[in-house]
Amino acid sequence: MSNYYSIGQLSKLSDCKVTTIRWYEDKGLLPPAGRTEGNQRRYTDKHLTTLRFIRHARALGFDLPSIEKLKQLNGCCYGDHVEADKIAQHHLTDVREKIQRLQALETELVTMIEGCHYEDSHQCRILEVLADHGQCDGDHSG
Amino acid sequence: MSNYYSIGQLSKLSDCKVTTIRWYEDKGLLPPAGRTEGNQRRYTDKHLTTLRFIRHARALGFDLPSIEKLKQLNGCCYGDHVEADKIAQHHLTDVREKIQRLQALETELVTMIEGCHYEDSHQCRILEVLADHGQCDGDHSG
DNA sequence: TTAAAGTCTCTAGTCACTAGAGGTTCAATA
DNA sequence: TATTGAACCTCTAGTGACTAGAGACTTTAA
Repeated sequence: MSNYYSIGQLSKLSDCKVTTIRWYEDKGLLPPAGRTEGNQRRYTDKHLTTLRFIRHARALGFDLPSIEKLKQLNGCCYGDHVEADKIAQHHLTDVREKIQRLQALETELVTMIEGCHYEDSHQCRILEVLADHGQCDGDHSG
Repeated sequence: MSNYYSIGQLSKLSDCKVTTIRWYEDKGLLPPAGRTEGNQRRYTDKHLTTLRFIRHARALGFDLPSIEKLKQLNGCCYGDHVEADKIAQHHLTDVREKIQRLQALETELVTMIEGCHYEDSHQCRILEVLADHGQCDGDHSG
């Protein structure tokens, strides 16, 4: 296995689009790659590790500023995990809230769709419900 | 209660920002308001109903093209609910997928945070886990 | 050597808004 | 009626996290 990857190879290895890799570099999340004489980027395994770190954190829903912080903590010494823990805790709270709102939403959608199937009037309940927030049970406020 | 609302009044009644109302009008989701001689917008109860419909659908996670469709279906006759049902069904599937991914994510975050608390090495598990996707159990791709 | 695939930079577009500048109008008070 | 200040107007640009395309250059394999 070579130590140097082209941007296309890195893209395949990290499952991250070429344009996105360049964009991460531009934004400072990914350190600049070395260049060939012809000005093409060449990446190392370290880049790959960092990129996977970023993609994984993104998949977990962390936003880029949070990832930037986590990245800075990574590689420093004892005590950092307190900070990383804070970020993750905060994120966990967010995730749980999102789940709750989505579940309320799911209930409401099911009610709407069932209403649509079994109502004998020709007026569709989906449209009715959407027109009148007061008919909702679930809390799905912004 | 007056039949005409200023944009600020409509904003309060619909819990939708003034700028957002103007933006909806610009995008054609909300029909243009009447104007005073001084060119200020004046809204009717019909606008309020439509705006609430839009906001409710947005809160349910429908995107604007879907809302546009639902809105067009609203007010038409028998048969429309089949179309509205399709849109809602599609959306329900999306919502359920989102919930599943978030729940996997929640599990992983909890594991990470617990690992961080109880690990005796000074290396933080949050950062470890984020650096190595292979350590995940949950499916949170895409 | 040549042709195709890959890469380069730069610009602009996506979605659903949000914010600000700089000017005008409305409504309530003096 | 005059004034004041809140609310309103249009227009432009910014947000986040990318994505897409133009037009030119480099690399690689046959």
